[in-house]
Amino acid sequence: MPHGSDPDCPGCAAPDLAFARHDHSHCAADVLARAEVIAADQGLRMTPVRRRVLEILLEEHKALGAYEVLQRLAAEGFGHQPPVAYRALEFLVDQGLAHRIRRLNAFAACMHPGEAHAPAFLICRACNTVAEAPAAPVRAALDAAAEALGFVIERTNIEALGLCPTCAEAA
Amino acid sequence: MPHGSDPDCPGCAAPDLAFARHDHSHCAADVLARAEVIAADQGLRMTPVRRRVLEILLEEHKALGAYEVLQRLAAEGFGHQPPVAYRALEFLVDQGLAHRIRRLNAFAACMHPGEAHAPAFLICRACNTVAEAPAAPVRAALDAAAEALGFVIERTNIEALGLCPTCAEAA
DNA sequence: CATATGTATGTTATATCATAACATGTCAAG
DNA sequence: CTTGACATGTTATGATATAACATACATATG
Repeated sequence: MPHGSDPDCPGCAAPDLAFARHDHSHCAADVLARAEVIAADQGLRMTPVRRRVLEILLEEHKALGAYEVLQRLAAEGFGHQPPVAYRALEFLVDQGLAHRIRRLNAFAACMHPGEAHAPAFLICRACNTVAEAPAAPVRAALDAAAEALGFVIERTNIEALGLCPTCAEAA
Repeated sequence: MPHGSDPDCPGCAAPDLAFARHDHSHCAADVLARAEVIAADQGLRMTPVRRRVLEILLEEHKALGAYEVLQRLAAEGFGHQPPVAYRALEFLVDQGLAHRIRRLNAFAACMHPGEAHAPAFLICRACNTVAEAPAAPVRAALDAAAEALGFVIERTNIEALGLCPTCAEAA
C-alpha cells in the first residue's frame, strides 16, 4: 500500500509536492542504501526485520504506530509480539534512521539519515501526514535558551500540530 | 510532599535556583490566583477537582503522570477512575494552566499562565525535573520553517532532554 | 418556582502503547 | 568448533488513555 491512501484526506492526493518537499520514490531507495552503510559503519547489522521495518515506514511515508508495524511484520512471517516491532524501531531511531513522533505515539522514517540534523516535525491534524522540516535555526534558538539556564541538551523533540497546505486549503 | 524530595537527585537540593529561575512558593499562589481569573473569563468553572489538580502539580513542582495525580485525588475523596484525572488535566492544558510533557507521559503546571507563550521544556534525564524555558525565539524559528512549507502551526511541543546544571556538575 | 440546558463528575469497561524477563538462534572472531 | 556478543522470538505484565454511559449540579429563563 503506497502512501497517500486515505481517501478522506485531501493532503493525500499529492503529499509529496509542496508539503514534503521531496520525491518520495527516489529518497526511499536512497535512505535504504544509506541505512546499510550507517549500520555497517557502526559494526551493527541491518537484519531482515530491521530492513523491513524501515521499508514499511518508507512505503507508508507517514507515521505508523508500533502495533501497525507489528501487524505488517506478523503478516510477513516475522514475530507477532510487540517487542519485535519495538526493538527494530528502537534500533532505527538510535541509528538516526527513523524518528519517534511522541505526539502520535508513532514512528516515521528519517528522510535525511546520516546528515547531522535536529528535525522539527510538522504534523497535519487532518490527514496525519508528518513532514520533517529543516530545523537548524530552531535548534540553535533552543540551544541558546538552554544555555542561558545552564542546561545541556542531548536530544530534542520538536513537534508542531496544525494543518498541511492541502488540508488548510480544503478547510 | 514538597518538591525536591528525591534524595538521589542532586538537582533536588536546590531546584529553584539556577535551573527553574523563580521562587516557587510565590509563583504557586500567583498561578492559582490567575487560574481563577482565566477560568472566569472563559465562563468556565474552577471546580474543586480542577483546582486541586493544579495545586498538586504546583506542589510537586515537577511533571506528574496522570495516574500519580489520580492517586492523590482518590486519597482525598475524589473519584478513583482515570477519566477523573485526565479530564481535569485536559481542562488545565486547554486553559493554558498546565502543559503536557509527551516525552514523559506527564503533566506539569504552567509557570506563566495567561501570558502568550510557546514554552520549551528542558527535561533533566537524571533528576526528572522539568523547566519551562522562554522559547519565543524558538517558536519564531519554527513558524518560519513551517511557513516556508505552507504549514499552519496551531500547537507546538518543544521538548529537550539533557542534564540540568546541578546534575551536569555532579556528572 | 420549575424546568431546560449546558457543564461537570463519577462509573464500568476496554483500548492502546510499552517493557521486563527469559529461551533460542545466529554470526563472526579467535 | 567454541565462545561471546548480538538478534529474534516468546510469555506475561505493566502503563497510559479513552469510549460510553449515568448522575448531579449550576444557572438562566419561562
